[in-house]
Amino acid sequence: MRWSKTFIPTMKETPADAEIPSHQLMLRAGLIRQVMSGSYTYLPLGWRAIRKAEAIVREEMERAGAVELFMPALQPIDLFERTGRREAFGDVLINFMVPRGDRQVHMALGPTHEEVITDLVAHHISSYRQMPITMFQIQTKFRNEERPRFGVLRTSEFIMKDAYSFDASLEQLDDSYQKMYGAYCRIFARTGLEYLPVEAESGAIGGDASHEFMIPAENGEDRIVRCPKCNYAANLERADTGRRCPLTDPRVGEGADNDSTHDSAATVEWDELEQIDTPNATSIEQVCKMLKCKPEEMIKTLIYLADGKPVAVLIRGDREANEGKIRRTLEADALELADEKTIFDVTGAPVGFAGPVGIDCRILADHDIPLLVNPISGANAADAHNTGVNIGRDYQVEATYDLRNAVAEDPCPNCAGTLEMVHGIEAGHVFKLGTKYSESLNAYFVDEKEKRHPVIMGCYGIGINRIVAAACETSHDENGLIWPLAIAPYEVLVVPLKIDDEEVMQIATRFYEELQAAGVDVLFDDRKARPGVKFKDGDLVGIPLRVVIGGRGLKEGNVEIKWRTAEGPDKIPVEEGVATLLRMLEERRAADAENVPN
RNA sequence: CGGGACGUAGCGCAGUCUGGUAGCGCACUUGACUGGGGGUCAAGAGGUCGCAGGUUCAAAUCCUGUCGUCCCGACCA
Repeated sequence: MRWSKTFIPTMKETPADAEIPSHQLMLRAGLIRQVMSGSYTYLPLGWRAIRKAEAIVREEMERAGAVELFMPALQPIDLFERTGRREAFGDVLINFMVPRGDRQVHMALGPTHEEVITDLVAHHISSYRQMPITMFQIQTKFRNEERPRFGVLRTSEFIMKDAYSFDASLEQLDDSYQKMYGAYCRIFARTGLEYLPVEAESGAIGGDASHEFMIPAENGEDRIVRCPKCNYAANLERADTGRRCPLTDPRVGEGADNDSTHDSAATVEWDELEQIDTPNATSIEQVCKMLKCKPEEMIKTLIYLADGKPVAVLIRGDREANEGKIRRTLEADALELADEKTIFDVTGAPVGFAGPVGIDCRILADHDIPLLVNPISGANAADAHNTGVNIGRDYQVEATYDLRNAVAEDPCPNCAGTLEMVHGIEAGHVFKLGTKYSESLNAYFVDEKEKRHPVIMGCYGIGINRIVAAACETSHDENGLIWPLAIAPYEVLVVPLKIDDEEVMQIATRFYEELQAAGVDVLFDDRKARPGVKFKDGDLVGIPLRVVIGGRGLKEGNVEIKWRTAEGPDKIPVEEGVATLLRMLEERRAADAENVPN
């Protein structure tokens, strides 16, 4: 492609609305333009990158045995009502009425396609002999994001690959899942991105049924913990910690309290339990300010309703409660924060003054709690807190549990290592769905004994936009983007420095044409512009390999070849130029392929 | 949905407090010079100051409302 014939609106300055590197650079390099909050136009360069990523995904899906189909964005609301997801999605589901003759048709823009495909399967798969089968689609999906942000990373309209597996047994499902998991590893490896498969919260299905594929990035919305020693990695919602109950563990304090602010409980004097006035201080922050203490010296007492029954959950003041862990510990189906009335009934105080001492409900304490010495908690009385609240004396618990989000420095649940926390961009998710959709949409099959069962499903998504955005987010320098070869919009940039010099132009055109003929994606900067402008733009858009043809080099019979990431160019005789470029590309591709698992 | 910030030329911004002819840099057009890391000079074009209403002799500027965008939080198969 000739630069002068395509549309690459680069920008010297950073638009004020863009905050994170990927957003700024995608705008500056002319990849995207915003249309409104949460929706973007992909310009020619950005779209090429999307299509490259898409092609890799498609190839790997097919390699894993999945077959492609295409489903409509417009879907009848009825399908979502049957699966209960109209309510579950709430406002996220974009839906509207459309007049058709004298009636109104209620439809939704597909936020994903489980309903449509399950309905399809319900009609056409009726025997175990028709399975296993995995089908996939690469399409635009719509979700009314409450708050679109980070440029193209969180938008209301996005391109997604979704695959759905249909199996007749759990063993088949495991196999389908593993094939997809393997395909995902190959996909992310091929895109040239660093990636991390992590255990993810799988909701009501439980077990090891869900993995997210994360691209580690400082600005990622998700938090992940991982252990550098073993391969343990998990989404923060899911991550276990290797902490033990200090009440039952003979090694009290050991390994469980990495935060050397406190000594082991056994060696420290307990203060008297005392009640002090804290008017209007209902939050940890306010109490700390008033009493000049730190959040880690406090007990946060959260009152939950677990299947309708109140429970007090004790968490160290500076930590975050993990509702999934609490729910599983209680073996409850539903867990929600209690309402004001329940809190008053249980504590005898308004919201904000709950504490363990004298509370009238079950108490569930996190492992951190017994390690606190003389902590502060609510006093179960309006405008008052207790100091010197010590477990075993002032209140009792039979055991402690892992109830909070993991945090850097927590012990690894798998080995003797220590967890570290990284941020990541969720680019893919593999998920064992089970029979939720097949049951509600009546997708049943008969087995060899003529018994009817719901089809067992799995679903497997990849955000195509996010692959591209994550590449931009994680691969750039002060001059601009640095594309991995595999998803770069163009592989080679041919730069004639002076387009009205006949010799320069003739050689450059020859490079362009010969590279194209060899199947290389090449961008030809034929613009009448000063060399500085071409160099700056070239670096900004980040094409991996650049060849410069200019009067200075030609005088010595050379062209200059440089990887985007290289310090300076290599001078190569004109006649060997094209062959050298082809060889360099080949070597790079081979090296990249080394990293792709089988 | 709660909190905060901002809407002035394609982009980045000044002007708003203290009302009085709408500005600067980059980009754009034309010409000359220049020609290996975003050039120089000259001449130009481009703006309902987000929108609506109000106050005033007079509103980008003050008041009210509204729309939009961004950030933090809540939410997120």
